[in-house]
Amino acid sequence: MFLLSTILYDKNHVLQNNILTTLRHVLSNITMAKNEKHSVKLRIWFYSGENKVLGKGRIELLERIKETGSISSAAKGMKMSYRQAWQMVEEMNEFSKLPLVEKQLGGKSGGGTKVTEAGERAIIAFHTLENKVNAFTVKEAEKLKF
Amino acid sequence: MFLLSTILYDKNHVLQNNILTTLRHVLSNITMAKNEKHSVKLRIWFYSGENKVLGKGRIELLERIKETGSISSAAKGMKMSYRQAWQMVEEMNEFSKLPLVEKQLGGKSGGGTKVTEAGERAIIAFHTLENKVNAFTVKEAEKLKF
DNA sequence: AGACGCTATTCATTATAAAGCATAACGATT
DNA sequence: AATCGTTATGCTTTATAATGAATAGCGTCT
Repeated sequence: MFLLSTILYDKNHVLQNNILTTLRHVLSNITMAKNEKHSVKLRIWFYSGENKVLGKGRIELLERIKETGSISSAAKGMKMSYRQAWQMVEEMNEFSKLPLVEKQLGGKSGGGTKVTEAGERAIIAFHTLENKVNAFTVKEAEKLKF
Repeated sequence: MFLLSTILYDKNHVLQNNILTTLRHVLSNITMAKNEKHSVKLRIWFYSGENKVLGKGRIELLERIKETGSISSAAKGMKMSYRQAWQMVEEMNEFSKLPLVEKQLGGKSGGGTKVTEAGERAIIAFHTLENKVNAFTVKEAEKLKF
């Protein structure tokens, strides 16, 4: 059946897709993906009204800003464009009650960005909540066999 | 102000973005977004190994399939393309231990799709877990003032 | 005053995701 | 065997997100 379809489509290079799709199906049966362990994943975000303030990615960005002292090098470390990193920082700062970073434009070595006290507390709070919720979720998920 | 921007923007489209951005900044100050209530949002997913099985969207799709009896009309109801809905169903079924839906190709009124027992249990399990985790998160988040 | 390198901003390009379209295959029912 | 509306599939187009490049502006420090 799979061979048949391969032959039939031999004209155009739709072929490759078919083979890949077919292969994936075959492999998924061989490796028995159905028997892999089921798990629950979750993500949390801090919001202000309808505006996202912090999520996993932004927290990592904050942490790297704290380490490196600049948005620019934090972005580089995350292999993210400076533009996006800057926008993230802009947004989290705009919607957080207290500023999470303080940016310096110009000055020694061109300026830089540092994480405020509020920013550090936010990092800790995020990790704390994430860990608690994760643990709770795992515990509850085990009760739910279906 | 809205009128002004409308007039200005008429030449090129870029203008609109600038004005909107500006407007958003102005409005965000006026409405004092910083003082909006902070909250935590979360999302959960069921996984099999590294493969997503179910999330909020797929659960809704399942529910609509249950109601309507077909992927096609479920998709329509969610304003989602049939193609995507079909792919979602394909994937959730492939990676779930037990099939969540049974599809019939051809037959009475062209065929259809119905949710299996396992599918129904998954729907309930998902909502149950989501509710519990949500409640827990809200409770824990209130302890964390930062 | 000049250098440094970071923030700030725009614009064009590329990558990724979703939608839309067209059509074949299907099989119970009539 | 003709009908029906659905599943199944590939291809094209559109929409959205992210990247990349290019450059202005800044302010401390030497």
